[in-house]
Amino acid sequence: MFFLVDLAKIKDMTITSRAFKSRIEQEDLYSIPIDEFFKSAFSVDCVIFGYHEKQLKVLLIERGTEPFEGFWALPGDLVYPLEDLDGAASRVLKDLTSLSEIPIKQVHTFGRVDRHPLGRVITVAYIALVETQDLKPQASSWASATKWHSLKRMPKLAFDHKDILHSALDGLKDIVLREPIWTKVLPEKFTLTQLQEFYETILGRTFDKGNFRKKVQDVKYIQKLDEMQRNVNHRPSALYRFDEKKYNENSKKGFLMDI
Amino acid sequence: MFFLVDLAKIKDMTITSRAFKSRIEQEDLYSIPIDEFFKSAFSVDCVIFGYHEKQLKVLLIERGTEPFEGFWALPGDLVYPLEDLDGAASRVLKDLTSLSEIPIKQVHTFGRVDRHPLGRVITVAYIALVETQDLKPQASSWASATKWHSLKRMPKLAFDHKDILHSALDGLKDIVLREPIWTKVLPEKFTLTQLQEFYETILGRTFDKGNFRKKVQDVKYIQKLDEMQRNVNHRPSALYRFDEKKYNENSKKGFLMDI
DNA sequence: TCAAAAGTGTTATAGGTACACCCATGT
DNA sequence: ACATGGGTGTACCTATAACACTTTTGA
Repeated sequence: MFFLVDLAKIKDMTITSRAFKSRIEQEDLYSIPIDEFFKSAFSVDCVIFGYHEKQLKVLLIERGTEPFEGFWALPGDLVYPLEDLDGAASRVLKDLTSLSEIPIKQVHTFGRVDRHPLGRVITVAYIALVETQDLKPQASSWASATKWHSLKRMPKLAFDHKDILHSALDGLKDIVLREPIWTKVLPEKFTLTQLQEFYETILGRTFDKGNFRKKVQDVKYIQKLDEMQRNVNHRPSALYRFDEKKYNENSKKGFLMDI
Repeated sequence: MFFLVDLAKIKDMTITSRAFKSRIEQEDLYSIPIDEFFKSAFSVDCVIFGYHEKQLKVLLIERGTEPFEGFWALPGDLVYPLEDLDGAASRVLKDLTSLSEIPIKQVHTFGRVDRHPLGRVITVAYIALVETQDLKPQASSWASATKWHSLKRMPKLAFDHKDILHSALDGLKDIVLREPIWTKVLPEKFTLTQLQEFYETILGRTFDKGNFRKKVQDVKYIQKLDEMQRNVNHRPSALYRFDEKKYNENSKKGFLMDI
């Protein structure tokens, strides 16, 4: 089966490329295998981190189609013609998790020539962070299964998704120090221990309790409430909340957490 | 003029995309405008920063072809079929500056649907830093002119290159704090004042001389030589050099400059 | 002798680190 | 009463910032 392409449009498309332009002008364009021009595409891949009670996980799908059928992989999709990159990543996320309004962040673009066995596909990696429990496992047409995976003991991943995951983890550590993204995974009212555990889990180190609390006292947008934990078999903790208004005021001045 | 495309290959190419797959299976593929599939490409754009004596500049080209003919723009090109992204950026750099072995760094990928007037083109932005003087202005087939531009008073740029430039500048500031990239722009033997001026220029702030020098003393890979400046009409400065061996030892332990 | 930049020293303050210890609750 | 985690205080040390001062060269 074949399809017709308007050559004038190819010219338009490639006129900014020196090499392509000269080939169109100087060589016999018709003899160039069409693959060389067109067997390429771009996609987004989402590294969806899930946090719940000191556990950091990644959402993987089991691929239901070739290539890499049966392998675990990061959820992703080709970018639609009329869709921004961020939009494509949001869509993948929404389709898979039925959660919208999740902030995403671009981290890196992967473009090794041989990274996709069926053609030239470059992929833009995004990260997101959600509460592991918020996710209602979603039936999806691309995936035969969907599962949270612990970061230790990862299965063999499809494509170059292992590299992407590594890069995403670095990106997450970066972001954690610059933005209060724990607002997405901690309950509305949380304890300082919960906050500390969040940082410890993501950054892979521990903090001194007293020093951590001293630091938090200086952070204007972490507001202490007149409320306590209940029904815990230890001294109840004071509850805190994120004060978005104060955060927006301070963040304009380049404020960051800085533990 | 028209061109033939093997539909089987389109199927291969798009089989990982849920939406595309369902369109192929359920809709009449032949009625889908070919543009929607194929009028897309990816490119790299290089933000080449030049440093020389407290001056930070960017290398821009004047576009010799439509679109944006006559506008200043970042040098860039479509990625060739058998070329990695990093390779494409290196090639653009080498073609333009005839300098090879320049380290580059990917910063961000831009993919707004309407960012290119002739089609869907996403572009991966790279940054590089060179000594302004090292560059021999290079005749190029894509550019009618090439010029170093100061960062203040930028001309109107083609495409979304203004956004790319902003993002690249942020990326440069990041890198400066993590890696000793001044090795690329300072002379083999340099003075501490030159080093301080470098940081001041890139970061847009000043440092106290005494404190800066105290910091540098702790940095193992900045080695003081038994050599002095000559023929300067002030007290001659001691010369220093970058000790690559010591740097490699220390950087493994996550060492960074940290002013 | 002067200008210009190199280079050193001092001091006050802030912040990090490592502890020790007391407190409130359910069982 | 005791286990469990909440919460506070202190003492030491190091980093930072601001500033003043001395030194060495060419003109």
